[in-house]
Amino acid sequence: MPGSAASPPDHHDHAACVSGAMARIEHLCTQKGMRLTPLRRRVMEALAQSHVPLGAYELVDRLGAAGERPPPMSVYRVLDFLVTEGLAHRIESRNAFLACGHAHDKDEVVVFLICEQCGDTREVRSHAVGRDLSWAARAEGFEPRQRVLEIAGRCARCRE
Amino acid sequence: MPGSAASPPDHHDHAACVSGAMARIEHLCTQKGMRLTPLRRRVMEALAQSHVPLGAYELVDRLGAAGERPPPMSVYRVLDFLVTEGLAHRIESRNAFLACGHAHDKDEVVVFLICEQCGDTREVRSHAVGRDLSWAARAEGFEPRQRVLEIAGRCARCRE
DNA sequence: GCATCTGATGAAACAATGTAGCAATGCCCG
DNA sequence: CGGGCATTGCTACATTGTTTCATCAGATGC
Repeated sequence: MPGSAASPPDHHDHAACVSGAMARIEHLCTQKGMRLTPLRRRVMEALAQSHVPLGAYELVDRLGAAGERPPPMSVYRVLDFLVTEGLAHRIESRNAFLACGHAHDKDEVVVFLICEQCGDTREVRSHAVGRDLSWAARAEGFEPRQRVLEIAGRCARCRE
Repeated sequence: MPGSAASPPDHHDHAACVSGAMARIEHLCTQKGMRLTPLRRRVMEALAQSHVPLGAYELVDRLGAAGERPPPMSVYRVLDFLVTEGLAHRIESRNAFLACGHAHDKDEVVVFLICEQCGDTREVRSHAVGRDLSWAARAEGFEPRQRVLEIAGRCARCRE
């Protein structure tokens, strides 16, 4: 399933995304007394440079191309760390990961819009969706914990 | 990731689910001139017996235990067929499949409620969620095509 | 009936994704 | 400086999914 992204979107300044993401991870590590190791830094940078979700092995390859190639296991561990700390998201329908540039409220509901043409993936917050989902779940006596909300389609730019 | 289902829910008459599912697939195959082969029948039955999403290889094992063990590739092909025809759903967050007992409207939005304790997975329809999701997507200029809406949590029975 | 054509299955190798277990390393802290 | 702990490296493995080609069964036309 690789290479579904025909044209990675390089239309804006990724440097801003990367520096923002690095500022966030540095701040969070300082604040919570966690270690911002070289590998964590490299993975976070690589993720933040892409608005297309990256698979674990794709990350291994990219890091390998730019320096020493880390073992897959280490990358998975870093990804677990990033996801746990809210610095990245797992995109289930792609088996891939996406950097998250902004903090989320605890029970905030986020929807991912995944372009099937260019791969570009955006987060969208929606109070309305969150409310409706909670309502639908509660109507079934279901206690929601984690939400996977991913919509595949065509992004604005790919529609011209 | 296997065995997350602690206690498969066997609280109601699966025979009804199975016979309903088989009636649906028979009707659909007749209507569209498709072939309801033995393997398709076996996979559909195995799926319909479970309200816990089953992985492809788990299906292979189950079919193997009950008769001749089909090659994984064949099971994947049947699963593709079932999903394409709307007789089953793929649960992305589990890499597994769930029988679908009822027809869906073309643009109907379905949410899956997946119990993390017993694995039981239910479909819930919600017009409100569909409307809000469409609105959120359109606000981004995004044209939605396929939705993956999966909520993990605890089902009513597991909450006592 | 018989050739043929098409869709479905069988089989084996492979690719991609994810984990387990243990050793080694580096960092903090007393 | 030494012990404890988090992190990483490494190897092997488990799971999930695909590619490719051969075979088989059912329909179709003659």
